[in-house]
Amino acid sequence: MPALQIVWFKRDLRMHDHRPLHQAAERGPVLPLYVIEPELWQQPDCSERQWLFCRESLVDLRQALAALGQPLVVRRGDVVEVFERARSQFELEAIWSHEETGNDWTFRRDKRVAAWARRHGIAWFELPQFGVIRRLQSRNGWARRWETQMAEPVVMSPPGLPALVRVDPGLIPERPCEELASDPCPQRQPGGRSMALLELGDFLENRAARYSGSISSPNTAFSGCSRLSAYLAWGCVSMREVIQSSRRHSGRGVSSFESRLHWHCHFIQKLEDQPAIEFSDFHPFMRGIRELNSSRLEAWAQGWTGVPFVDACMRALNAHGWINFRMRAMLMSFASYHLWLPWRDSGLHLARQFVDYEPGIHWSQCQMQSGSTSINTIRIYNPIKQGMDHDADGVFIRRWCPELADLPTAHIHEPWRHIADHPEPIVNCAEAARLAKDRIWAIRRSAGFDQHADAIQKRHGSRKAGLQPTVSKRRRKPAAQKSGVQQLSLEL
DNA sequence: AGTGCAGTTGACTTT
DNA sequence: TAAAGTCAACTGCAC
Repeated sequence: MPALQIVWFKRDLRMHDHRPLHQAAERGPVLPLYVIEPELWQQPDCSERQWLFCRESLVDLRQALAALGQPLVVRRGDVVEVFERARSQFELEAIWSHEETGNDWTFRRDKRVAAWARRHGIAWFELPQFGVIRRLQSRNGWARRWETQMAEPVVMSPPGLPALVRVDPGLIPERPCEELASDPCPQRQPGGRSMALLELGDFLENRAARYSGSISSPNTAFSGCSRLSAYLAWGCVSMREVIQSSRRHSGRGVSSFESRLHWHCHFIQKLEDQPAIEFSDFHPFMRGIRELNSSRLEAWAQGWTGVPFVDACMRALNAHGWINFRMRAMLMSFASYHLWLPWRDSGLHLARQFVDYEPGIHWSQCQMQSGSTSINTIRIYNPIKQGMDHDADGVFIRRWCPELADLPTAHIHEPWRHIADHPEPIVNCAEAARLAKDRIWAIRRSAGFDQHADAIQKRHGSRKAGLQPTVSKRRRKPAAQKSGVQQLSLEL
């Protein structure tokens, strides 16, 4: 038997448009492998809901590969030990996988894998997925390279895979390890490529036209958004496939959808370039300014802050494993500003709740919504105004906070102001927002802040807007003449 | 009908 | 992808 190619599946659970699989199959017989890593599933950003989605995707992938001749092989344990066992059984030529921009744990695990492969003279080919560029030297020209990547042809799954003799496919267990806490998520989306394709088709066919109008309010977002995030995060479909079918469709609404897919990669690139942002603020002056308060954190995480719209959003997220982008930003902003909690702690709760948890997007966003990147303007959401804007009639609040269901609409956003004895929220929103704003701006005004901010902009900022200086330094334009005829200049 | 004024709207700045 | 404050233009209304 010729030397074997291992295709190591991670968060790329598909065989269509899977370049590592495609190229490995051209070289020789393939062992398609997924390794369930108990230590990974015990990391604080992992949860059972993510595992269950992953598990459903594995079942789907195993079936698809079986139809080609060789079902997905699943093993549990340390990945290097699994590879080592394979090496004792077969002559291995290469390992094929996608580049992964994961958390610190997967980063260190990949280094161990690389060292092991080098030691044994086994090639490890890692091919890019998404538009993320490894060992990026400069952000200049990034958008163009992204476009090139996305325009490349989608590769088909291999026509067939020769079956391996003496290889037990292995069970796909109910749980990846004993330690993973139970985490009920009754409205979770089901995993797997078949589901992803249904969602994609339905979105482009029926929902894309109303996309941009429905993404802001949680009343419309659950059915109006693409809902592809979890399928992209677990690789049930490739970014390239989604972009290309969206362009083929090219109906109304598709362009604002596409721009979000572009931002997806933009944010992952930041973690790829600087893995430390998982733990540490971009701007050094922002480090350690907040304070962990576990009763506040718990109240926020369970949806019992006493601010109706915040609680409704959190409970909806906990039950669905998903909420729309704007409400994610509001939840993070509330934790970081009103509750003054360190984003790493609140961010870990959100990471576990998100079935679509994507480390690069997540940690970039946590920092951005906490004001710690320093290259974005401070956005302190007013959760009461957000509620009035996006849930004017209180429908969403009543659905998720049954204890408020009988309140009239006029009272639902701030019940404590209208009803005697109604409990106050855990913080006074107006006071807390003012205090947070004062604290943040005191830091931003301090000597030396801008130099750090400029360096961060150079390294991570989007070039699309054309290298804008930071807000604090932007020249104020004189007030423009508003209407009618321009006043004639009389300076002679 | 023109004037004065309170309240509203919108553009823009500041935090 | 924010919110609050400022200022000037505008609106409706009373006289």
